[in-house]
Amino acid sequence: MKQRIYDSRAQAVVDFEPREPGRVSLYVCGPTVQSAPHIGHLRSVLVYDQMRRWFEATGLDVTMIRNVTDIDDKILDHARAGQEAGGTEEWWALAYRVEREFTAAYDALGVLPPTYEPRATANIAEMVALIERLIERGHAYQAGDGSASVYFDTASWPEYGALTRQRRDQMEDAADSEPVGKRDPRDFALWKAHRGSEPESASWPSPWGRGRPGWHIECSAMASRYLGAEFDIHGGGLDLRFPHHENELAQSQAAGDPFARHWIHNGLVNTGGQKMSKSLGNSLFAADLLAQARPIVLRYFLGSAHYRSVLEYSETSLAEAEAAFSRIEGFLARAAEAGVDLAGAGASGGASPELPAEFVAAMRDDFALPQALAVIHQTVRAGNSALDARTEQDAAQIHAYTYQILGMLDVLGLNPNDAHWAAAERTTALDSLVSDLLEQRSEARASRDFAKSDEIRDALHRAGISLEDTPTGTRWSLT
RNA sequence: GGUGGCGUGGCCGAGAGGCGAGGCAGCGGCCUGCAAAGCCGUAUACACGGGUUCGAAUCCCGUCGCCACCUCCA
Repeated sequence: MKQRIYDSRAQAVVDFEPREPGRVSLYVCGPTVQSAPHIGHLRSVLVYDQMRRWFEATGLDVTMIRNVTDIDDKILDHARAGQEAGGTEEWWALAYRVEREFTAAYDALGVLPPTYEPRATANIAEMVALIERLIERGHAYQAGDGSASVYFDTASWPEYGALTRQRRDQMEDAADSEPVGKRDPRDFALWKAHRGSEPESASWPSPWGRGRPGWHIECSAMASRYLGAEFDIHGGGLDLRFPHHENELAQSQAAGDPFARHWIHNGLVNTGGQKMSKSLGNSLFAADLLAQARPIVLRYFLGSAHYRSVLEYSETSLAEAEAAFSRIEGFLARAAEAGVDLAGAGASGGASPELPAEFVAAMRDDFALPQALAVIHQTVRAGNSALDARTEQDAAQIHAYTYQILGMLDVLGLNPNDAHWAAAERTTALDSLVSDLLEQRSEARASRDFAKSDEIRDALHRAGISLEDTPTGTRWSLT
């Protein structure tokens, strides 16, 4: 069965064949580091992390580039606002500080670092070279007002609009803040002339004069620098389709590069049926979410809807995800007590187990995570049944189910036994205290002093520890 | 005006012509000192109106509602 992906340029699910057998080149639009990461950034980064992990699990060698946009209007605006409020932070310091916040949030969620994470400001020369090519080919021009600005000439490129199937003559005119020197309102900036109001440090020399890159040119320049003139997949949020990706495609192809063979766009996150956005004041920041839920649960939640669907966030979302994920963890705990060595399977422990066919089929079918998760839950139920039965022949089954589950969780980056998540939730000090109390309770139960045993259980419950009595003893967990 | 998407049981969320994915919550049962966990069972679900078909949540037509993008956005 071939890998199938939804190509949003073709608007269809297509067979995915890597350009080079055995290798996948993937470019993903990373964040503009202008303010704190929110749930939408997390979802987006996770979508591509899971695709990348899946490709690797199927034996492909993935080169994944995710850029950091560290120079743009908003970064300069935010830095200026901070300075007007009495601060001293420069735009580049702000960009770097925010970039680190993104990295911290990604790390917390177990997102693997991409192969490389280039910054726009480190690729100015490549952008200038690309703009020069566009001017030579007659698809870009220096501003008519004599400034250093350079624009892409949309009228010169008949295929403009190909990605989003829009006709140039039916597009709304850009309400451009500074239409200075443009031949057409739909033309977009490749190079922005330095303005006196902006810091000198936010400008670079170019054949047309000092300035800074337009928003779209960086991705074209970085994608070709690291992945070549043609590569397999370009990904990003649905809100980037137009204008950002349309413009990338236009400028790269107009410059003579075939560019991305497939385009993937992930869905956005809604709250209360509404798009989350800063202007609506309903932003869900990564830091707040990470404080509210265990990172692995947040990761589970963000993967619980198909990557192209809208993901609805509500007050109860994280609690539900916690309940659902705990079910999986509960099985693993039971399996471990039944003698299965959890460290012996999966990425953390050598030989990868055979993944259930339904799971593989789901992943091959455009990364159908919800169905893949359903397979995990079905396997958990089968495993629990086998544990309840506890017959001789079930032992091998329990083993097999457990390793399948661990294998699937590993592929999705959700294996709670992975070293990444092994944060000391249960410290030895706590372990020792609880063990003593459990022993007292066990003695009370043996002498049928249920008042006392319930008192201990209630006290632990109030402290956020829940108990489960099993034939082999009492298990406890933090709730 | 243009482009794209969505409407599934109390909630989240898959599916895309024929056995009701999965999870959360609920109800009944088993187990348990009682619980918890687990297991088993449990739902007249597919916005509305027509049509095509032996058969439609799924295809077609129409209607209603919601959302996104159209040069700041993951």
